[in-house]
Amino acid sequence: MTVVTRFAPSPTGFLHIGGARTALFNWLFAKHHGGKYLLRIEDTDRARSTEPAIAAILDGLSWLGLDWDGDVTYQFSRAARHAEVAREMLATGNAYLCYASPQELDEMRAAQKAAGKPTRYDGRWRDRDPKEAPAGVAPVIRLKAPQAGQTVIQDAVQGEVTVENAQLDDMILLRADGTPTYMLAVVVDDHDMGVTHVIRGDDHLNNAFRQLQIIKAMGWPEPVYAHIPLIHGADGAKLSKRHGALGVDAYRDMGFLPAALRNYLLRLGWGHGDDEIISTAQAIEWFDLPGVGRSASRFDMVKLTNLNSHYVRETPDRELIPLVLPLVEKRIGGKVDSIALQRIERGMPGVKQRAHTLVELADSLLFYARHGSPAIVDDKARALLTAEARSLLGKLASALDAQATDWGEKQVEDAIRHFAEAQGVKLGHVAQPLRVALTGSTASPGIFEVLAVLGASETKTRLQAAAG
RNA sequence: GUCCCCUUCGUCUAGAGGCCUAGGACACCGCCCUUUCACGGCGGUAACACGGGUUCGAAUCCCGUAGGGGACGCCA
Repeated sequence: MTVVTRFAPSPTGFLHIGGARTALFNWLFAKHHGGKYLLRIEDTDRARSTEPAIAAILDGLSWLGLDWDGDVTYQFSRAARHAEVAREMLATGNAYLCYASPQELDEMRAAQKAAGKPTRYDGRWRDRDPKEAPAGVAPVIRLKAPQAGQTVIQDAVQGEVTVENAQLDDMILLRADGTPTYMLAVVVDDHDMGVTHVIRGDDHLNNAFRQLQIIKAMGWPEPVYAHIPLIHGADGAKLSKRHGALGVDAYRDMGFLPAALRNYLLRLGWGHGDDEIISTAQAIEWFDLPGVGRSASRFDMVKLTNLNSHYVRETPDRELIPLVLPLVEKRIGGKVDSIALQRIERGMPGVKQRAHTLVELADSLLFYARHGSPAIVDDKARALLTAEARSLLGKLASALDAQATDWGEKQVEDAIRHFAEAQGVKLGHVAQPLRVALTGSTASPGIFEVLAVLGASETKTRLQAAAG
């Protein structure tokens, strides 16, 4: 049997982190088994589904590298098929017409709540003759769910979960306006799309029982269910806007790499021994459902950041440069010229091992991208440029004149070490003000490397400006 | 309220009855490396929610308690 999984977001907002992980797990599982991973947009709620949301979801998935097989299925376009199934269930006696108005049901629920009872449809039209239907009321179609016994799910993550059928009410399959509800649409689509494994958030576990009843009524094969635990915010509650829950696009904007996010999300709720850094190829090889944990996990930006710095360091410069260049250009308000580009290319190895994100990378590349004296970033740096230090830098500028034709990192280092010695000061005494003069910061790549990358002329310009 | 689920360092996790004096990673704290910041190396603080069983032996199995989460829409 070929494995078929799907990711089925509703386009009512951006692709959030939980959705991204669900998509990742489905994608990995399908790849692991050499199966297919499909994408279905659940846009049956016409009022809340939006085009921008669809675009954001597709965009987010593409950015994450979670490409789907075949065309995207839009659930709304399958409404006729959903209605057909509902009518078939009506014909087979597995469903019935209900004429209760929404207001009536609201009152029913209010009364149940007031009485401290669970809020469930009471089956008032279950056995009633449709001839009693009030005039002018469009009915909904409800599932005639079994009232006795229990429904059992063998969940690939949660294990065997049982619920008494008495706990489940007769849910609506087809709305009064003839459109399908989510419960019906998912089941029909999953069946028609040949989905073998339904991997989704834990919040759907309760729905699974109801969906299973539809499947049984239709005599369709049951998919394997795998309800993965939710991702919580730092306070332990379901990730929501309250936590500043963000779309994956926000993580992209913050300078996170897709590979880092994938690795982080993979390790949230899934483990493979002590492995932490896991390539996508390795993940495909290792990923399986038994490795998925059962408890919710909290989203930890700090760990994501740590992972991201690892991936920033590991990404080859030729891939990294096209990613940061736009950010750098945005900051300098113009194009990076060829001289600056050359410095960025040469300076990248030293800079990237210090950056946590692409944003930080762009910021710390600025002193290479710009010409002339760097902006001094903080007071600590500024404080290093004392009158004494400035005069030292002036002398250094002259001392380096002799070096101008032989400006390798090693030669520059020798020259500066000799200079410090000749001046009777420690290397750090020269190096720190020098760093500030050249980079504008107290933290930078190795100072000799900076001089070498900047070149003799640019170095001298900056030194003289600092010396005053 | 009703139903379902969960519970190992602050966080993510390893752990399938003896390999556990509970391992790894992030974070934090030291030390080393060092011109700075990182990286790297070495070391440290830190957890089996609680109570009962079962067993020669329980983080692991069972029951209960507490805490947390999720679901209860003509939303998905």
